[in-house]
Amino acid sequence: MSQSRRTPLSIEWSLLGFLAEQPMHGYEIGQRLSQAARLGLVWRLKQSRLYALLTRLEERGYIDYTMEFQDSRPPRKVYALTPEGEVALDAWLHAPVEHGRDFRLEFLAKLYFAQKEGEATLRDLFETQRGLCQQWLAQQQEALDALEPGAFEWLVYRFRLGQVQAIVEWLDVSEAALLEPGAPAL
Amino acid sequence: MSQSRRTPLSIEWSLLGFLAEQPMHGYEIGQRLSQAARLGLVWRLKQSRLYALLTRLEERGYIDYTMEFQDSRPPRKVYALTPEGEVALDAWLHAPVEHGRDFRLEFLAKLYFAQKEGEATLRDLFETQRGLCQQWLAQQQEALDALEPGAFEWLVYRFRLGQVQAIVEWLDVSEAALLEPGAPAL
DNA sequence: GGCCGCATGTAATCTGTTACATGATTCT
DNA sequence: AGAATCATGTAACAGATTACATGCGGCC
Repeated sequence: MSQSRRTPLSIEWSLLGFLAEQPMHGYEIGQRLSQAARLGLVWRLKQSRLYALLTRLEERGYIDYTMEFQDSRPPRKVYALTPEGEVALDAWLHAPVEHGRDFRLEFLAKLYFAQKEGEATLRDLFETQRGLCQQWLAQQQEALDALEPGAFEWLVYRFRLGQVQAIVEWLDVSEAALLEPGAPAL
Repeated sequence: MSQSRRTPLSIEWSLLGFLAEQPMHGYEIGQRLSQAARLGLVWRLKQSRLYALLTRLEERGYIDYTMEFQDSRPPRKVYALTPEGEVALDAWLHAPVEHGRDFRLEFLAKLYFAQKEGEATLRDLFETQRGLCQQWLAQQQEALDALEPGAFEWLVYRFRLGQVQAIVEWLDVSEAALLEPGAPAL
């Protein structure tokens, strides 16, 4: 009932992504993150924070849980996506990352889960993201052209431009690698 | 007296850098940041936060102030670096940025102030930073070589590699632009 | 006996963001 | 009269980090 309206952080989306694969309890999510390198390479998450995020997601109505009692072990809260959670996750998976500073964490997460959704989602994600990056490039370039070389602002924009160019090249190579026939499953 | 031991954030170093040029009161720093684009392009800082940062720097012993009374205006706190503050700022100016994720904000700040210190400081900064970046490159490359193309981890490392490569290229061009004879003052 | 694994958290602290407060003067 | 400028902040809240709490069972 204590709804907060802010949109979830990328790490919260990843938790939703995990639960979309199958319902799980918190401890198990923690295990998977730290053991199977994969996503754990992109974030590491302390136990206490993990539980805090799960409660927040539940308060926001994206997930709910059923208690699973065991003998001689503490009971588990097995979380699963609600319909709202599914809708939200799907929307997130099809939306590009809006800010360069979030790209690394967020796009890699989207990629990870989009790939499980199938080739169409993956293509779609690359497509829209590339479009947005082209826009960034054009903006930076325009800002650059208005400045004289060597000025401080010129250095700043050139830096951003370089980073975005590297992102675009990475997108191209990555898409090719993932969509070529016989690409390995992530 | 309520000393906190954490090392200052890059934005706090910039405040120290400002005060190294000349003693100033908080409002004036705010004016300079928002008016003269320059550094304001890299950070924008709300008034309330600015004042909070100044009090924190004072608590940590990097700056102190003297009151300046005016008639028909509120009194000003004119801040200046303490000897500790000067030493710390100088050390910061000569140290490379340690993590890629901080590079944009922090290196641009260092650059801005190193340039005022003179050509030697500037050269030194580029030199050590480039060395560290080369190390990053080698590490990413090594991690990459151990993985098979297309794996998720491979995508992650290739991303980082691309970003660092772009940084290195930017460093080269920037150094050339700033150190060539007749380079504009920042 | 002591530590590790299981499974859940709470509490304290720090940092950052947003909004609001004050009160005189000068500009429109 | 109302707004902007000058110059300082405080208060409330959201977020992340760190440390600590609990309690049982199995392993060495």
